Amino acid sequence: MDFQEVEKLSRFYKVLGEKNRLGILSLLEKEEMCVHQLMCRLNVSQSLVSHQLKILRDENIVITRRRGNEVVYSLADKHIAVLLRIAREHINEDK
Amino acid sequence: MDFQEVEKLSRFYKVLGEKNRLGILSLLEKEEMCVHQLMCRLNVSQSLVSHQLKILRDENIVITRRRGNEVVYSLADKHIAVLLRIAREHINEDK
DNA sequence: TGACAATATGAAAATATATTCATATACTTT
DNA sequence: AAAGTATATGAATATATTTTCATATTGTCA
Repeated sequence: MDFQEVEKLSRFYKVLGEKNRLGILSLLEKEEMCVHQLMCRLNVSQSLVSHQLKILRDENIVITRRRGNEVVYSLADKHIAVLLRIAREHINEDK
Repeated sequence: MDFQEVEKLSRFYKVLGEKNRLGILSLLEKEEMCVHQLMCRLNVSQSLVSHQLKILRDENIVITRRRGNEVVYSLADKHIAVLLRIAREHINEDK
């Protein structure tokens, strides 16, 4: 793994390493949701959700589509779900 | 994924989301190393490496053993290597 | 056991990130 | 096109993390 790859990969992990963002992903893992639903489920402000969603978008972890008045978010690809699952296995093992 | 699990998992990702720590892991992926080797390979101070190693130890991502005068670090389990590989696939896909 | 080498740690300083608040933008629907 | 709803964004503030510097600790080997 060269220097550039480490940079890029650590940026990716950093994005997952924040509880609100990961909370968003764990919700989107089950079904797509609009911003309003996310803020209700996570119990945080609209602004905060939007800011975090922007970070997830910028890293190509989520994608959006419009549904009437709302913007609906979903996971960008399969890898994300796989990563979440494997990392979960790890944390559930060491106890 | 419940609240507690999100907390725990995001803490885990946060640990991987820093380039020096991830650099350490990418080196240890190939072979175990002592602190001195790591600081040389990463070109950072001894203190910095030790601090980051502590964070990795606390999260059960690396383990240590003593070899004469040195402390040798290695990856704690298989999951870590798998996670690194899959995350790499992800970042290499979206371009 | 004493001196040395390697590593670890605490606290301060530097830097980065998350959160809030106010407001802008984008689209929809009438 | 105007009004309304949902979402996005910029800037300021609050908070957390990384890095350094000085020094402590731990184990080794003469």
